[in-house]
Amino acid sequence: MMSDYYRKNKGKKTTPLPVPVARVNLIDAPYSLDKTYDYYIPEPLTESIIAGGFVVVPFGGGNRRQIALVTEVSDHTDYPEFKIKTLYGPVENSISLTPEQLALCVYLKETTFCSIGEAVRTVVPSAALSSISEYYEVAQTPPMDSDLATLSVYNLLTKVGPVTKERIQTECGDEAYRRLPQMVKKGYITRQTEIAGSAAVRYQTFYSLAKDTDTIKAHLEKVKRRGAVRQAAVLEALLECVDSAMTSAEFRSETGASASVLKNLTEAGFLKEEKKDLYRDPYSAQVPEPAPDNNQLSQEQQQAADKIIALYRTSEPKAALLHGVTGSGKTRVIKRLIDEVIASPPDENGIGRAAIVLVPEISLTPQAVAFFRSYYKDRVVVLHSGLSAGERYDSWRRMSLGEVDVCIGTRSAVFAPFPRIGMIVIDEEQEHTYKSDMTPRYHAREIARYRCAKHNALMLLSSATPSLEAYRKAETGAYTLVELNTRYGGAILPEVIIADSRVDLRNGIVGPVGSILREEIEKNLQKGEQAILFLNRRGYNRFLRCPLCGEVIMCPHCSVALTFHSARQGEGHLSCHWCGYRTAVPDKCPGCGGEHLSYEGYGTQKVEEELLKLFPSARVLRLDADTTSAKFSCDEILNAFKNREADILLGTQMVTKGHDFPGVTLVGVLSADMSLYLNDYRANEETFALLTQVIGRAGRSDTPGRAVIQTYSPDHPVIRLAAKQDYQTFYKNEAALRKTLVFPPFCDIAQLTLTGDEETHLYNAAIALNDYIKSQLIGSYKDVSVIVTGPFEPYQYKVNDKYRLKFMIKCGINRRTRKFLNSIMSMMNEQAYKLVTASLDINPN
DNA sequence: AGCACGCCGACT
DNA sequence: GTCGGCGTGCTC
Repeated sequence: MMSDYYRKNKGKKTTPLPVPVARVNLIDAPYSLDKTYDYYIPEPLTESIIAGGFVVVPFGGGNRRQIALVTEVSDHTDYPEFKIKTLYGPVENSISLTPEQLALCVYLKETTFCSIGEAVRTVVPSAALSSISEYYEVAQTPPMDSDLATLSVYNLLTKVGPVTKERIQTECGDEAYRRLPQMVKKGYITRQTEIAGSAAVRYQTFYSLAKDTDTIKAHLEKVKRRGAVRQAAVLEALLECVDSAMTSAEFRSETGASASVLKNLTEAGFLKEEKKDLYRDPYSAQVPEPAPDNNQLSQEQQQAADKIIALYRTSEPKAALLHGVTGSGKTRVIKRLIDEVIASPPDENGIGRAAIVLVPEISLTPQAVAFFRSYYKDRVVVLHSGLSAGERYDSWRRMSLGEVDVCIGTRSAVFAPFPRIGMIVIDEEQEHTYKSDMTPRYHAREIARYRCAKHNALMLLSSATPSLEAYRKAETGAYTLVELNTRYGGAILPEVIIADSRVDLRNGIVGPVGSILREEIEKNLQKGEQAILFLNRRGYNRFLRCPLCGEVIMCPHCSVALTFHSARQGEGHLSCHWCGYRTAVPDKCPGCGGEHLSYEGYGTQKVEEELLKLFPSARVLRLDADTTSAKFSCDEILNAFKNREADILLGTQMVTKGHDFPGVTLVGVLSADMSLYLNDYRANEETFALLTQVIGRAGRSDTPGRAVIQTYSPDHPVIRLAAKQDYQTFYKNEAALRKTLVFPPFCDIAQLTLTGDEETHLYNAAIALNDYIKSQLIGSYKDVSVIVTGPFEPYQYKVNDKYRLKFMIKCGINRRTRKFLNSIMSMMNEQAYKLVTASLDINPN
């Protein structure tokens, strides 16, 4: 046996062979298999196999054909000759990664602990990648007396031709599926593999809703009751979908629904199929381009622009933080900088420098695109996950070829494949959406920093309320700080009224709209002026408060509120999302002994009802995930409000961004506490950012505005400081707090999650891992200083019949700690823990 | 992950 | 005897 031979000779030194070898990583390999493998390059191909290219290799005992990425071409290998196989050849008609993209993939793997395949899929659009498909074909007729399974497979194959094994499983049953290898062995059928070409997608079938929203929602309820999980997921996905149409591939990845689910729904008349042209421009007709003005800058804006331009002209990797109060015209400064970037002289190949502008969410791209297109016309492309595979690939190719020079997009656009980047702008830099919550769990800021270093480009972070991470970098001099302190056009900040909800409570006024806010809304309605009411989305989280002293029940070990969970069976309990602490619901307030603890937290719908009760004559528009299901209805609602078709706009996050409403003179925050007592060390930061933005919504025009903030903690410094828009003091306080409690930016948090199907295995693995970590920290990794908490059961302890346990590892991320974390990952990949998988998330949201 | 190999019980 | 189930180990 080969492996026996290898075991026997393992100790002996092997002579490296002077032969061309391709060092590759498999594209479809699980993390535990994502290592480099060496393959001989056959003689005639020595010229055509290059690093960054994709090849087909034989892999494993059965020499299965696998697609692999060549990471290096070498003239020797350290492996014994008998172990090495010869690669089959390059993937035909395939793209190659540029050296930068290849390096980016390796960087992603090292920093986010993903596989190379996962990295490749984020750096390159899926339409550009080839994949291996497997199918079965008839070979020879089995004898008539063969078993039923064999005959049914044979019949299927003769009837419909080549078929995938999944289809055999659904049509012929598990028994037949299990016995496929046997049938192949007997020679009745053959297994074929085919490399599905890349970029062959010209047309794609899109599915969209065939009935109106209400009918669909009614059906959704029915489907849910019936327990048809996949159908429900498909309908929900479509209701939430930005352009209300999705491809079957998107359904599969987002909901796990197979084609048959789609077929059923289509036949039942709830979905319709539609073939769409791939290369449409998703934004051509959507938002009218504003007339380009001359982008006249104020003196302050000009100075800011000059300072950043000077930085850009050094042609060295630089980073700047543009901190401008709400309404200070940061976009104009950015526009001025893009002018500078695209006017840079082209290189020897005639390729100029390009700019990438990132925005926090898809719904903000249409306006941004319209704004920049008004200046740069068709030299602007869009890139975000709401595009179809073809659209994405089209944008991507145009950028690769250097045909365009501005890219607007969400997080994933940070990978825009421009051959020469001049600047990467991250707008609203503090937004959590810049951190990916799927593997690879990267942060766009880190990728931007890496790419700017490679391109000698400028990274520009822009925000009214910078993240603590960014501002600290600015403070320590790593980023150049550029500030805009005056609101554009002389607009003044609104008068901020902090409404103490405890007073209402004592006077028996209950409900989401308190007495002060009621009065102010009344005034507005009388004057015919508009109002925006803001409700934090996370208000659905329920926590306990004592109405007597106003105290929220906190975790005894953390500075966060405990969240109420109603268990499916039995009593509810309180738990801390942060450390995993759990306790029964107390019957008295632990602070003052008050006996009537109240549950806090309500949704937009309830508030809408309340508003209609309080102000029967008011026209109310609601903007949240429920009302923005159909295509562009978010824009429709906002436009209707802008055209004064309603008096009150009630909504979630969405109302805080973009869009100017000249008619709005009142802004109300229904409960500032909801985000304040969020189970997260970033609660203060998020609350401050949120309030600052909301307040900035009022009083943009010449009419002075008012902002009412309802809170149970009227003296909370975060609320006070947000009311004054005093970022500096907020930063100083918060930074001091984080420093003493050891939280980012003063450390990094590596969140390690163990997932398994069985609780016993999971717990055993967690215990073993805990021991391993402890032993390493007094052994080989004695030098790394970390704070480890865990294992604990997270809120989502059981999801989809899988259990998970978490560890929190506070550390400073550097080469050494990454190595330590890596050793943890490889320890978990050992044979003994096969039933448990580990994943790491650095600085999770 | 997938697959081969090898050892065990149940059956023509 | 042989088929097929499942535990174990390996993939350049």
